[in-house]
Amino acid sequence: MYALIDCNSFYATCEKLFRPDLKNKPVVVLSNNDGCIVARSKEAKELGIKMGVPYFQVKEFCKRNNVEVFSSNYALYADMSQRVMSTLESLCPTVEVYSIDEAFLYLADYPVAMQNLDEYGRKLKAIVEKYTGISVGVGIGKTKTLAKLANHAAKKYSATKGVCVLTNERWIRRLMQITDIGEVWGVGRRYKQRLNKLGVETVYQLAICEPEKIRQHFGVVLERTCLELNGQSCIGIETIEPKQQIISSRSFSKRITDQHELTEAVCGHVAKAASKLRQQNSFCGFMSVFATNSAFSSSERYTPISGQYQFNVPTADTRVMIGAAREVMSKIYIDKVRYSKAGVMLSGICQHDEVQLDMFDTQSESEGNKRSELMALVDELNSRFQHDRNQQATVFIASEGIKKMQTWQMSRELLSPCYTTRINDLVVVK
DNA sequence: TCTGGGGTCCTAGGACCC
DNA sequence: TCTGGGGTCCTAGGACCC
Repeated sequence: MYALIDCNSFYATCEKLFRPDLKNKPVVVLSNNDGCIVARSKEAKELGIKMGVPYFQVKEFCKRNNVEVFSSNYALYADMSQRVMSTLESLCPTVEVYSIDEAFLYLADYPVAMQNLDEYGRKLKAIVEKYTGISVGVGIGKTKTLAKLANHAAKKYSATKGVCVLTNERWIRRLMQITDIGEVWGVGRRYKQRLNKLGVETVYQLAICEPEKIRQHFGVVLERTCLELNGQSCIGIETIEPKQQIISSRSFSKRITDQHELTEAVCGHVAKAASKLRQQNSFCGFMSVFATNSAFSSSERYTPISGQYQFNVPTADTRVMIGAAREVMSKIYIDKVRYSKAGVMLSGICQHDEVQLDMFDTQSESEGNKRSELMALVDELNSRFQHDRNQQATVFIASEGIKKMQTWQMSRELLSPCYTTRINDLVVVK
């Protein structure tokens, strides 16, 4: 038995938390560079604002309807998320944090929950809301896919009061019959289209399909979904594994047409990715550097550039990685392209004890230790003295450039204060 | 003018090995 | 001249998730 707890309109709810004046008002949150709408409060959804639309298309509409608009404030969301998750951890021994605003709980071997699932679900909801101010929906089912389905019902049907437990076979069947196939966890746009073509429109129609047939047509992933809908658990609680791939990339607030500027942007991403790499105590063997102009322009040809670098010995040293990135950039750079985005991807990731040494490497062990000590010190300094307003770290490599002089840096014109993570942004009650 | 960013898993096909 | 059968590893691409 699994529970799925999902925060309601998470980013928008976070923005409302410290702004009581926004109660019952429509609020939307934008993606990086104030590009698209990525979160909407209940009121904003009721106005008909769609998820994922470019902001410039609805800017006027928002103004006319007094919609409060925010840039995304990840420092705030990440901190609030942590509070929600630790509250859940105090209420259940097995918690899998699935995303910034969702968590699965495994209930089967937790008698406190199993005794009365509905009561437990309501307790989860009430306590999280009381401790954090974030409202959540709770779905409980025999498998993760059913818990997801229950969660969807808890949000959609007000009669559930935000908590839906799927144990009654007749209810499950009824809910499946009135729910569109596209709502199922694991069925995306493509699968929905293909399923519709075969006459499968509702969740129930997928649930009664022969799993073997689904496997032949769609593969094992959708077969598992089908089995899960029938109560056979195929997807368990996952433990936190080190990432096998680390990406850092971002669009620029304005186009870059200069090799030096583009290289600075890439070096900034290398530094960020390298620090994530060290956070999970890993080393990387491959690095891929990429940049591109806009894919949406009709007047320019879409020109993605990319290049790879293989390290002789897996590394986590920012200096080595930036050196490699600069080398790759100088090889792949194409002139006269109006670049709109760049980034870096690390792969071939291994743990400390798995590093394959280079037979011809002249670096001694003590040199290697010095390297990691230096990087640890950089990380320590940067975590103790948090980024400034321009996102500049305290200690950085010169190739990254001075952020406040970089006109292409992400724009966040509608940024709210970091209420919970910056001392100067604390709310003052007079 | 302005369109996010970061992940996972699975499969097919080619290169290569014995 | 004839050229099997079984396996691994890697990569690219396609699907999905939030």
